[in-house]
Amino acid sequence: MGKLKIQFGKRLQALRREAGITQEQLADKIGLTVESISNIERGLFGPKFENLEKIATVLKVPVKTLFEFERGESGKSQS
Amino acid sequence: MGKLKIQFGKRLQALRREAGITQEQLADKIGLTVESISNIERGLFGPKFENLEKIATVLKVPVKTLFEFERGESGKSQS
DNA sequence: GAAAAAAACGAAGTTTAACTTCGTTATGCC
DNA sequence: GGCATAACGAAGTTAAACTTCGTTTTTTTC
Repeated sequence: MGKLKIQFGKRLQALRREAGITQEQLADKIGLTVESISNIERGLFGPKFENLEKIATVLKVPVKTLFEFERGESGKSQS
Repeated sequence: MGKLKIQFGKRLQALRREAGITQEQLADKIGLTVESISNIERGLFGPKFENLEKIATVLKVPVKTLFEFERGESGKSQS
């Protein structure tokens, strides 16, 4: 099984929206195409290591924040 | 600059040793060669996304644990 | 302190996942 | 409606991950 890409994609999208930027703006800042960002957010593939670092830098979060999600993706609906 | 691979490598080595297994044992369990593990631990390259997931599984830690290190990697040189 | 095991280290070649390009369709907002 | 944003597909390219083979160094252990 490979759920990590999916979870990572969702987390990236959430953090990107919190940062208030579009896929295109993120893509430009890290030197990727919009389609690649879209593919990553949709869980089609994960970023390579170098880009993982760039993403964190642009979003101004530590890399580990990009991997902060629950095992099983439950426990999400607390208000 | 690209310090992430170095930091990740050190963290991986620490966690592997905590788990009490050799590079070879880790390599076998995730389906890589010993040299690849060595290269990753030395920061020559990072694992691809799929293997990142496998590493975490074998070490029995959440992925984010592999990225838990201080920004700047200081505060390390106490004897 | 020798032998064995574990890991560092190099270089050159292979594989394949990440990434691109081009194009179409679907949503959401003004 | 019209514009921006993003989902979505497929086919091709690129480059980073990974391998292979071989040598050296460090660490462990007896």
